[in-house]
Amino acid sequence: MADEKSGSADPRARLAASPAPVAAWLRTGMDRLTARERKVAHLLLSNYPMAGLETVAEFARRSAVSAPTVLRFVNKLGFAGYPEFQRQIRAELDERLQSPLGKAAHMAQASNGPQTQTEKESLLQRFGQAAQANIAETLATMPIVEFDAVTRLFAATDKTISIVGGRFTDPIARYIAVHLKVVRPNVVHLAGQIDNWRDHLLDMGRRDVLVVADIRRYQDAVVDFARAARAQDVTVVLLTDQWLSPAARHAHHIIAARTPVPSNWDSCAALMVVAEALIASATERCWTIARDRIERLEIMREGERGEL
Amino acid sequence: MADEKSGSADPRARLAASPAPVAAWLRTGMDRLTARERKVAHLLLSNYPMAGLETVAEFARRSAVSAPTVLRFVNKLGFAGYPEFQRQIRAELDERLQSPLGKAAHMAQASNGPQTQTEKESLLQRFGQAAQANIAETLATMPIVEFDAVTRLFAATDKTISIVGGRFTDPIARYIAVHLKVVRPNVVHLAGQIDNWRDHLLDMGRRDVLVVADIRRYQDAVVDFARAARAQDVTVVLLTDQWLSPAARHAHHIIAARTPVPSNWDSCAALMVVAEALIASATERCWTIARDRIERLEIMREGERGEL
DNA sequence: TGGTCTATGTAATGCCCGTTACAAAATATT
DNA sequence: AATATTTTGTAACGGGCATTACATAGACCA
Repeated sequence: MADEKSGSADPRARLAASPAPVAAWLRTGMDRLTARERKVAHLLLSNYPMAGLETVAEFARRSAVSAPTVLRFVNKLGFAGYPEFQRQIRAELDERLQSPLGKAAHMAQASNGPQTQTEKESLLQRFGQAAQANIAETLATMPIVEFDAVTRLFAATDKTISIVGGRFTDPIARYIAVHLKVVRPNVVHLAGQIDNWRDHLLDMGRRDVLVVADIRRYQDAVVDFARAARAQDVTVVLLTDQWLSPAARHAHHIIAARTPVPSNWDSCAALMVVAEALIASATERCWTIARDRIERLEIMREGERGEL
Repeated sequence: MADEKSGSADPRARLAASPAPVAAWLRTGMDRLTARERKVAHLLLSNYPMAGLETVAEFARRSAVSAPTVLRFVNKLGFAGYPEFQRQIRAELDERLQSPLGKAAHMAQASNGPQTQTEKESLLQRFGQAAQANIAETLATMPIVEFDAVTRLFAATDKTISIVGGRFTDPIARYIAVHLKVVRPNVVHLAGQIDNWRDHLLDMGRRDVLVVADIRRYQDAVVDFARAARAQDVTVVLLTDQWLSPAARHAHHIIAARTPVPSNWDSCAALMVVAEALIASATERCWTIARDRIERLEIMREGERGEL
């Protein structure tokens, strides 16, 4: 079951086939190198892979070797040139940095066999750890000014806020909308048919705000809508993943959250946390209005209870 | 600007003191950037720090910006030139690679920037930490048998799964539904008018499953619906908060997640993570069916693209 | 010891990269 | 609406980089 998953059928299958071919090659094929080339290899291994990111000259100097020797070295590794070698190094580094937790988890997932209870448990645990790491990183890299700016927009009760999402992100949009609707007036969640969105666009203008949630696979309809709104001078806020939706082109403010988890799906948990933080922050900011509204809602609720 | 290099304002000397000054600067000083420079900053943050290791041309292309804009960006960061900027990036990366585990902590450390804006920032940070703690506790106290049982139900393609939520939890219900609909057939999300739910209840029976999401303030309508379903021998799964919805009385399986955060609102993040883990687990369990469906969806998507 | 072959550095070359000056566009200001 | 200011892209430039041709040093075999 698990091995089928790694088949080419998986649309989200990545190039996980090559984990660290340079280091692997070095460990196995070092006997094919000459003496000086081995010096280069050793330096590269001793502080892998940083040394490979420097210039040829620097790399050569640190190896106490001439530049051409380094070039010959990378040629023997199978690269056409130094830039190509560096691209490979960067790719490996990137993969390694993407998500140390999720990555390791993803590898462990490859283990075959029937699912035992411990595996189930570890799936849950690994999933949770990946989610936590996503949240930590998302918040750590969140530009405060962006968060602050979006908070202000959320709390701008004189503007109309429209919120829209894609197939998997519509729930996030909905979640924000249902909360903001309590806190402040003029909140609209655009749901259902895309044509409905267009209709609503007619009433949006310079003073209004559009919040767009869009993660992989980005939907053309959502991106197009963001562009159309931007064309009408609407302030566009984008909630997206770390790869940034194409809608970023049309957004005034971008909130990016990390999504990778050991699953075929992406995780919206970090995005959710940011959304909640924005809601909380906005609620604080316009608390006098929010409190009044909440109180009135409370009274209405009590009234209904009584009638029943 | 180049003359600063020889003076005491040498960026290297100043920046070498703190661990991840580039990310730190970006988070605090992004308002000093122009629009296009912000695009560059976002790209850099979204895949930090790999983007900074590429050439200016590549970096610019990926940011959809011209090369000079990237140069002006790194200048504003306090670097005399792009090579110097890259040296700093490499230094940070190197330091980060020394301690493989300290990544998240390292990033978080970068948040200890200037004392300005600390209040807003701390809200975000505190919120994130609370959310992480919620997730950790939720998963730690999650009964594996419950998780496993619900996974089996999610993967039982012969049963019909109906999913419903309250005011604030409907997005969660929706999120689960939209994913499960991809993975397997016979998934129904009950939305809108409560009367519609009742109508659907007519078709539910012993072999079917109802997933109910309900957190504080628990809604009578939701609880009542759970009771009604239970009365018809429907298998009832409850997703709720740590206080347990009254619907717990009528549930066969209870998944409880922690919600408290420093806010007027409760957080659904932990619930979201559990939901995602359930989806992931169920997807694995009925992968042969799921893969087939995903492939067919893919083909249909391609087809639509082609027609356009 | 001489000859040959491989290994390595030196030095020259050409290209690409970072850089900058300037013009055009966008934005703010009056 | 017109001007001043900022922002941004275009195009040209210079330097440094990777690359290569070639010479020299060293190793191996007779």
